[in-house]
Amino acid sequence: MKPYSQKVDQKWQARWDAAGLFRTRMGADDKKIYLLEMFSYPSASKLHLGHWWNYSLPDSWGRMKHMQGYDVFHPMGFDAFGLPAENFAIRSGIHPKDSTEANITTMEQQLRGIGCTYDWDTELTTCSPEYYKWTQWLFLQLYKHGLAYRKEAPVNWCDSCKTVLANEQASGGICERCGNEVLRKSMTQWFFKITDYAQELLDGLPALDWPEKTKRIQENWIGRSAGAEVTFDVVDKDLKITVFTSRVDTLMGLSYMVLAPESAYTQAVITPEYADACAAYIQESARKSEIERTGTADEKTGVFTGSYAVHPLTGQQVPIWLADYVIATYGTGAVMAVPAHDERDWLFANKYDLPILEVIADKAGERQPLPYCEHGTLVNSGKYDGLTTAEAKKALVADLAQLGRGNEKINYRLRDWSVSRQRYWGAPIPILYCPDCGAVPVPERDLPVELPYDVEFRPNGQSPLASHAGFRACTCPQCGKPAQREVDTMDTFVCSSWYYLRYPDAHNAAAPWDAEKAKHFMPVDKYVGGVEHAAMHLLYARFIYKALRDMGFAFGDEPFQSLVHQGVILGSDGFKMSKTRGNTVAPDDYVQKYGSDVFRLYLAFGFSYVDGGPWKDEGLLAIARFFAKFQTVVETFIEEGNETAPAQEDKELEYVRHNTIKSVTADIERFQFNTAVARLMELVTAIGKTQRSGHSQAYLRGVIEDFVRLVSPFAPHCADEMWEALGHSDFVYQQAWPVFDEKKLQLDTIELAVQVNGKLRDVVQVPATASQDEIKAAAQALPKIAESLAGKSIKKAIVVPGRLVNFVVG
RNA sequence: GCGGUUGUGGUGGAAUUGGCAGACACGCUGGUCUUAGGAGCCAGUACUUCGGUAUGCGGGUUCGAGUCCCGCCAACCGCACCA
Repeated sequence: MKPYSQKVDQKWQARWDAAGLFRTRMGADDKKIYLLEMFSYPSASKLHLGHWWNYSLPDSWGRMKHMQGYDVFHPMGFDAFGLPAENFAIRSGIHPKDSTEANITTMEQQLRGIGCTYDWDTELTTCSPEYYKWTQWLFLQLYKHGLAYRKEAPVNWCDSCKTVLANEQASGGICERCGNEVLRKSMTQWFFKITDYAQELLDGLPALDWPEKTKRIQENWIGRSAGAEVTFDVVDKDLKITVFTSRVDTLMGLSYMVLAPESAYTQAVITPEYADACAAYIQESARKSEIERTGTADEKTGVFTGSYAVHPLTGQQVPIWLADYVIATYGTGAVMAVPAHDERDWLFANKYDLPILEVIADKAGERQPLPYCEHGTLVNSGKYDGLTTAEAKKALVADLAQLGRGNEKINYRLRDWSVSRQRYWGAPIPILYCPDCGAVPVPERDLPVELPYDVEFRPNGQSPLASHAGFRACTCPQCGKPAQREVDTMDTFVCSSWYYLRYPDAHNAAAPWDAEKAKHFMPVDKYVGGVEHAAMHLLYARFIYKALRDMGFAFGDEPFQSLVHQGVILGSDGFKMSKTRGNTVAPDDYVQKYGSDVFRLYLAFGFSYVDGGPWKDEGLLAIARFFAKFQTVVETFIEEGNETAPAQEDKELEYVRHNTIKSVTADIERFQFNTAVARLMELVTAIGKTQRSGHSQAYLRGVIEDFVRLVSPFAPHCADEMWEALGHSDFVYQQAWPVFDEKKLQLDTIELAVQVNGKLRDVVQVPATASQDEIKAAAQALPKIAESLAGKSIKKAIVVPGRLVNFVVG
C-alpha cells in the first residue's frame, strides 16, 4: 500500500475512467438520484477554493447514495456565454471563443483532479452550437405560445457594459456585473412573460425542500400585493385613468392623483399651458439614475399637468400631477394620493400645498396624528363612516364595481424578464425582421442561427452583430424578400434556465432532450449552489420549467426538489478571500502537497457546509495527521496477518462501529459533513485501541473494511488504495454502504444524569432494563443525592428514559 | 422602513422532538516512548472565592431552556418611494 499522495489520486482516477465507473445506467431504474451542482463559468484563473467547496462535498453525498444502491446521475458542464469572456476579449484582443475553449480544457483537467463522480459523457457547454441551437428553439417555443414578446419599455442600461440588464441583474440600481450605476433608457427589447407565472411561482414555494431564506427572497421578489383598481375620468378629455391601490378604504380622502413621468397616461393629460414645465420635468427625471431617484426618498418633486380627474363616487375634481416617486412599471404607473394616510403623499402634499383630508381614525375611533398609515375606522367618509378598514375595502369595491369603476386586483412587483443583450458573446435571438412581414421567427429547421466568429466585439453602443453584414442579411422565410436578423443576443440566464434538462441526453442532435430520459431523471433531487442566485437563476429556471410543462413538455411542476446553498470559505483573517487582500487559498498548492483527499476531508471537517467560515492551515495539518493514523491502522492490520483465529467481537468497538455507521449515514444525508468526520475519527481511535490490546484479526477485518467504506465518500482515492491493499480487486464505490445494527447500540448498563430541582448533582449507572422505580431508588441511594434530598420532601420525580432523572423538592 | 439570518471556550465548530452545554478537532500544559521529532501513545484544558456561575443583553413559560415566547443590542443578507 502506497502512502497517500497525489500519485494515488492519479492512479485511481485513471482506473475509474478506464472502468467507466461513473457512467449512469440511464435505465428505467426507479431508484435514481439526480445530483447537480450549479455549473461553472469557464474562468481564466484556476479552480478556486469555492469550486472545491461547491463540488467535492455534494460529491461525497452522491457517493454514499450510490453505495446505498441508487443510480446516481451527476453531470458537469460550463455556463460558457457571458460578459466576462467578452470583456476579457476587449482588453486582451483574444477572441471569447478561443479563451473560453482554452479555459474549459484547463478546468476539465482540474475538475477531474478533484476525483468527483461526474459522468463526463454528458458534459455540456452552453456556447456550443449543439447546445444553443436548443436555447434558440426554446425561445421560439416561448414566442409561439405568446410568452416571448417585444416591446418598447424603460429598461436598465449599464453604460459600462453597454447593455440592457434584467431587473434581477440591476438590483438597487447597480449593475450586477460591474457595479456601475444603472441608467433608465427606453428601448425596444425582447421579454419573457414570467409575470404570467407570478402566482404559481409563489404557490409552489411552500412544498419545496429549500432553505426558508431562499423562499423568502423569491416571495419578496415576486411581491404579491392584494388591493383594488379604481378608474377615474379626466375632465374635458376622452380618457380614463386606472390606478392600483392597496388602501381603497381611503378613497374618500383622495386629494390629487399622481402619474409616473414615463407612464402611458402622461402625454395625454398634459395641457398646452403646462407642456413646457412637464417636458422639462420628464427630461429631468429621465436623466436621473436609479440611485438619485431613490436615494432622496424624503425629497419629493413633481409638476402639475393642468388636468383634473373626477372622483368616481363624489364627482369631486382633483388635480393630476407628475412625480417620479411613482414608478412607471409597477401597477398602472398611476396612483391616487391620500396624504392623510400615506407618508409619501403627506410629504408631497405639504410641499406643494395640496389639500389633506383625514378619513381614518384608529380602531377605537380616536383621531390620530397625521399621517396615520395603520388600519382603523373610517371617518369623514359619508355612508362609510364607522366601518373598519377591512369592511370599507369590501364596501367600496362593491360600490365601484356597480358603477363599472373598480374591482379587486392582485398586483405583483415581479416584472417581465428582459432577455435582449446588446453584446456579442451570447446565443443569437432567432428572429428576423422583414419589411413586409415584420418580426418573423427563424424556422426551426434553420436552427441554429450560428454566432459568427469574425466580429468586431469592441463596444460602440450598438450590438456587435449589427456591424456584421454577412450575419445580418437574410431572407424572409415567409415572403422571400431580403430581411435583417435580430442582432441582440440572449441573456445568459436563458441558457442556464434549462440546462438541467439537457444533461441526460446532452449530445442529442435531433431534440433538446430525450423525453423518456428527462421524465425519468427529473426533478433534480439535490441542487447545490450559491444563494446569490435566489432571485435570478433559481426563479428563471422555475419559470421556464413551468412554461415548458404548459407548452406540452410535461416533466413536472418544479425542477429542483431539494436545494442546498453552500456557505462561503473566508480567508484566515476572517475576511472574504480576495486578491487585493492577499488572503486567497490556492487549492492546487495544497493538493500537490497533500493530495485531493486530504483537502476534501479538511473541507468536510473544518466548517459547517451551509455556513462556511475562515480557512485555517492548522486544520489541514490535523487532517493530514488523521490520514497517517488510519493508514497506519490498516497497514498494521495487513502486516500482522493471521486472520484464521475465530472472529471474536469487541463489545465496545462494536458499539462505536455501529454508532459511527448510524451517525455518518445520517450526517452525510443532511449535509452535516463535519460531524460525520468527527465520528470517523472516533472510530479510528477505537479501532487503534482494540488493535493495540489483545484482538481478533478476523474480527478486525470487518471493522476496518466498514471504516474504509464509510470514509470513501470523503477520501475516495485513499479508500480504494486501502481497499486494494486489503486484497480486493474491485472499487469501494461498488460496495454496499454499511447498515448499522440496532442491537449493537444497546448497552447492558446505561448512565443517567441525576438532577435535583433541575440542577445536575450526579450520574447513576443502572441496568438498561431498570424500571422507573428502580432508577429512582438507585438515584436516591447515591450519597450526593441523599445529601441534597436530606430533610426535604420529594414533590415529584421525573424520569426521562435514557436521559435523566430529576427530583423536584420543596 | 419592511422581511430574514446569525450571536456558544483562546480558535474552528458540536448539541434530531426542550433533557448531562462545549462532541470532534486546533492550540496550550504535563507525562510516556525516542539519538531526534512539526511523529505516536496517555492525561488535563469554559470560569470559579469550590458554594456556585456560564450559550449577545433583559424578562417570561417549564420539573428542566443554547433550543420555546416577549423586549432590546450587534453583525450580516434580501427588498426598498411597490401606493
